[in-house]
Amino acid sequence: MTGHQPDEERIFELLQALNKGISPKFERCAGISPTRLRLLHELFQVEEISQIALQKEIDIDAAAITRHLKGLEESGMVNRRNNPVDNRVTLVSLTQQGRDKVHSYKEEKKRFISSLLTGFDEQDRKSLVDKLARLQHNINLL
Amino acid sequence: MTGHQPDEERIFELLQALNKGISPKFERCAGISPTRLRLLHELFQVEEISQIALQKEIDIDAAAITRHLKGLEESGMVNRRNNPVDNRVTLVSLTQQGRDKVHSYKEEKKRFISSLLTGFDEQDRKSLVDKLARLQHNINLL
DNA sequence: AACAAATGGTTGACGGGTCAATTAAATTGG
DNA sequence: CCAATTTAATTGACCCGTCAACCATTTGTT
Repeated sequence: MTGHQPDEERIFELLQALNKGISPKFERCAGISPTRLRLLHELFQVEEISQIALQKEIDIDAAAITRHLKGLEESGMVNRRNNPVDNRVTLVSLTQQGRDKVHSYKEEKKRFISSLLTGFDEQDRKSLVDKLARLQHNINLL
Repeated sequence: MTGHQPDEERIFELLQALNKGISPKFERCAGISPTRLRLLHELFQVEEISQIALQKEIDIDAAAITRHLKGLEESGMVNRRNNPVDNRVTLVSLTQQGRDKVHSYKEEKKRFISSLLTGFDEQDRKSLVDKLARLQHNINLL
């Protein structure tokens, strides 16, 4: 009634290894880090958004948001301005340049994900989504 | 012949989110970071090993190894000495204290992984291992 | 009105990873 | 045998995430 422990360990190791593999490769392929692309993607959809809302959407630390946006502003991808009706919040939006670049980034991302999933048919993907979602759910209970 | 893109994106997002969830929770539960525990676990099995061999086993940067082992040495978990037959290499081993602690760490890890996989039966685990391994394989081709 | 609490953002320090440059020791080859 | 190369380890600089402390502003209470 045992022999299941090895599989469990294996899953844990694979998840760790996968993590370590995906982010750097993605960044090399797409030319941007996954997190930054998620920021840009969100901005792409909403036109203008407060940092705090962005932070909650992306689910990342406030400090990290500040630094990413500072960087993105310096590289001309993003604009920031104070919300006139509440001077605590800063509103963020894509520049035209940022808006343009997001397109190519998204293309790269699509390509990357496709090659990540080469050999996976519809059923494989559904099954994987299901299991990953269950893992996610279990984690949140801890 | 489309509609598969959403699943692919979802898988990518889930993997990212999972990563972000697992490591901190693990550390909180087990009292040690996953990487450090992997180091200790390896040392536990081999009695004594060179840093370079350890590094290849764990698949991590040499700089990171140096710093982890420095830390573990300071906290009394690990011994290091020069290899008398080749003064370039440093040999690493668990102290008795380290050896003792590994036991409890491994228990915690087992518990953690089990709760991570609650609701997964034999078949689910096999299927998940299979798919994660295929992802891993695909990544390595990039 | 004034003081207390909550909110949004920034900064500094830290852990964990990478890469690039450096050092010391060993190995190789002319 | 000595010079060139390779190898193991270390260090510094950087990216990315966290948390904790702090500041400014707004909101709520009395």
